[in-house]
Amino acid sequence: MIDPKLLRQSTTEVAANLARRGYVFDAAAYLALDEKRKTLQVETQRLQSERNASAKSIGMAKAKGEDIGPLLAAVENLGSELAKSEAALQDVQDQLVDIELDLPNLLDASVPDGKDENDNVELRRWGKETEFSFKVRDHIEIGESLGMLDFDAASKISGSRFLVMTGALARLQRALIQFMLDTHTIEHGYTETYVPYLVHGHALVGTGQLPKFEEDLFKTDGETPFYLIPTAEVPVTNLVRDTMLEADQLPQHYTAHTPCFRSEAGSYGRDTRGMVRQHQFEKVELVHFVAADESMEALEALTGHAEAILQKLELPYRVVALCAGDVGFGAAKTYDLEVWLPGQGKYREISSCSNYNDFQARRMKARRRNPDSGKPELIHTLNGSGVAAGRALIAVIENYQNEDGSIRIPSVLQPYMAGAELIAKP
RNA sequence: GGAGAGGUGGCAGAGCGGUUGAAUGCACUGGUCUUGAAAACCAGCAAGGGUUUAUAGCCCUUCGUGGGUUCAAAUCCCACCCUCUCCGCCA
Repeated sequence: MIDPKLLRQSTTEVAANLARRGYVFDAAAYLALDEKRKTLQVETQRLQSERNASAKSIGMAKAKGEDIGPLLAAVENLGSELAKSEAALQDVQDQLVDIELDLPNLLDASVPDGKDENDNVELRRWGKETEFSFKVRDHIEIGESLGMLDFDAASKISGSRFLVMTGALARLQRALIQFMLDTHTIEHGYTETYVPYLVHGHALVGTGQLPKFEEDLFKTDGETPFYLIPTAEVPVTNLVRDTMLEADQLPQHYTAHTPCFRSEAGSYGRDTRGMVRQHQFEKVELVHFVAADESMEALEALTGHAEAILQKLELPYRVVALCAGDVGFGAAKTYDLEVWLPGQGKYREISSCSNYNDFQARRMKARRRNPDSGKPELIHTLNGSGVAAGRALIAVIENYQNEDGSIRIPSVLQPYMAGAELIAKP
């Protein structure tokens, strides 16, 4: 959520910033509605003040044993008048909140201009695109011919966009997850967390998936519905919901492995083949809670931690700064890590690292006490994939393939594979 | 699933229809004392919003959430959410 004060006082600047995303903010309508709110609020508060004063004097009169009849008569109509005014105010305030929850975050000034992913700016590359002396296969071909990847079985059970893995391939994904968690906790100082995979709606409002993107989520149909988490970002970031942190409690760094569930509504026809886009996938997430003036540095650090995983796996990748039109709803700035997939002959997103500044903190009421002023202020939140395990698995399969269809196991993963160096057909 | 208890300020914890935005303690801030620190003592200290040049005043809201009763609700009633204890069931 954007600071409502900023929205009112610098409406033109806000609208201009949002326009960079291609978002049209009807500033005039918002300001008109806010004017209405002001009028109603002043009137409502006047009536409330009147009610409070009369209730107080009735109380005092009664205490003195005076006749309160005339006083009661004087406030006869106040109640209904106040109720009417309060209802009207509530209605306008609800409308304002609806607008505010719908607004994406303001972009950081350093975000490059652009309309869509074609305008993203490549910042750097690491590693050389893997070369092969034979005709490369994609992960589907390799996995299926090994007999360890079975989309037909998955579709019998759950339909499309699911997969079944068996044997060494299933283990390799587990190895990847273990390796990532160990690296982040031991080398990068993160705290490992285990969190719920089912969450209440308010948690998703806090991180920004709701109310706008409900169609992307899976939801249970009980009386109080649960949502399946689309990313560990949701439960982990909500750890600071409604909290007041002391200055010495920041920064905080958390990592968590969770499955992620996404309806992928609106992506029909995209990545229908293979395991690139699934309803269920595994991911290791990184989350930072920092003081407001430290979030840009934290974004660089967090991105570096995700990069370290790809470097240790010796997977070629590039870092891309998302352009204005491609930065996600709640983010102020985002770097994507794109890994080289020989099977597709292109770089594909494997991690997305974002600074949300106070956007989520405002929705969640996550604050710290400023050590200088002693006053509460919103903290900044960041998150990034460190990295997506399913896609990392694809990258390993395709980059480490041999001509005979076997897969070499990256050296950092071998300890997690009981020392094995190769995955071959059993 | 059954029975019970409870959700109050940064934390702990009183209040249980009227002048209570809320006792007290801790934490925090300032001061006295001290060579300095600690202790002791004194003082201050909720958040959000409106009005405003104002971080000055004044006003409003907030005691889990939403509704209701009342001139007046932290206090009474209803529903929901959450937490804890015991019993049952269960990986």
